[in-house]
Amino acid sequence: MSQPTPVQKDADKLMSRQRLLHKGQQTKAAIVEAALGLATQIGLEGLSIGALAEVMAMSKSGVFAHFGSREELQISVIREYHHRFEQEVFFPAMQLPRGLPRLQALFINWMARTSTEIDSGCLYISGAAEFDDRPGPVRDALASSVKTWLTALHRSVLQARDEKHLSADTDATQMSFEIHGLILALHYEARFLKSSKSLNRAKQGFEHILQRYGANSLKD
Amino acid sequence: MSQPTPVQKDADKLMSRQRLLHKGQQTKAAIVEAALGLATQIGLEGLSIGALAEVMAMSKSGVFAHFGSREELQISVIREYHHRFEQEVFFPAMQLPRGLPRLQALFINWMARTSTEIDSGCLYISGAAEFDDRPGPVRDALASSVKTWLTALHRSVLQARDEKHLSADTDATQMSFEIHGLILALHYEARFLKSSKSLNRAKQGFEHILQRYGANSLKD
DNA sequence: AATAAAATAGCACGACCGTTCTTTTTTGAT
DNA sequence: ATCAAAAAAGAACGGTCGTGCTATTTTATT
Repeated sequence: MSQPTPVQKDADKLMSRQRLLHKGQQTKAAIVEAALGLATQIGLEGLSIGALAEVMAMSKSGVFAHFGSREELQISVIREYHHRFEQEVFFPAMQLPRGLPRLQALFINWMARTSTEIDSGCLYISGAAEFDDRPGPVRDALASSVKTWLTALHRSVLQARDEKHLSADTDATQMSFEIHGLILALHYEARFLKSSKSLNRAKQGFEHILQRYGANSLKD
Repeated sequence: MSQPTPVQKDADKLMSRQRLLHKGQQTKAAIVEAALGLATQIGLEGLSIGALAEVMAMSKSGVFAHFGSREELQISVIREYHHRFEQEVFFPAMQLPRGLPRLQALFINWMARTSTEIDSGCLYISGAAEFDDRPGPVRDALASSVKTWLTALHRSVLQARDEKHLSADTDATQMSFEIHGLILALHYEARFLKSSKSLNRAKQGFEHILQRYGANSLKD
């Protein structure tokens, strides 16, 4: 019992390898971070291994070896963005009580990522335009991430209705659609048209939606 | 007076040249049409002269000579899209009486171009994502076209208010922003997420906006 | 039919692309 | 310190890109 069997020793060695030979994973993480920065500026399609290697001060093949293909690199970038989106938009909002407070926090956090306040644009929005007519694993990964997020938003609307913060006949899918539209308009007018007032437009639009769906005052 | 001066004759010859040596302009128009088809599928950035030449069954240099640069080709595509947008969205709506009928027609025609009912996507939307961080003449041409259209939409809202079809305190810019959001959500959810119900979502969202801004019934 | 101009083709260029191989360097455990 | 494995570099590949140059063909006029 105290003596590890040879098999166990081998297994331990293997686990140790996975955890301790981590130099590669560190640089891979650094590469993905740099790649995410490039992708949010010039798009997932514009992301090239050569440019990425230059940013990282590495050789092209050195970068390439971590992923095995460009598609896998793009998917890694999407996964990383998904993770950050969770950290910066989703989880903080989950700290707030269910219902209207949480829904409002989701919207506000999402706006922050979308407006020009943040340097990098929203990959979920720019990526959709690039891949809406381009099937494949990259598109699938992107769509899967987006759906996860939109589902979370939808669920939050349902909860707000259950908490009686919204009127009982609220069509949650319709309301989510309209909220989504506000974010997209904000992204479009702020990032492309460089309109400075769009953040307030989005906020006011959200107020309008809340009124329409019979939101109680938050101070009740 | 009856005798044309040599200078006039030269001028006539020149004008004649411009009008009658039109074979080039015909094929140029055909190239732009094909390019527009490619651009709405794979994006303005993805548009390549080689692929375009293959579609046209021409040589690369033959295609290239009509434009002198890739940028000029992209700008020609944008101009062509602008023209078609006018023909299919703007002008038909202008046939209707000012106010709500015209505004509603603008929205409906715009939806048609945006939904999956039409094969090619909206260049104003896909292009914005591609060029929101890429300054230059292409971006300028795109932004200029978009602003022209959004201004027309805004004007139409103003007219509806003047016609007392909307309440007097209507914030036209805010209302345009919210309408724009509906179109963008439709484009996103229909073209990227392949959601079949989005057209109805957009229509219902428009109804909500009309109600909010105190629209009179159309049958008054 | 002759002619000048316009339109198109052909070819080559340098640059960058993703990817594959082989070789060198670095790493981490013994 | 040794040594095997992992990580990175290097070089080359076929391909496509936009673009410039020089023929060749087509066009529209005389």
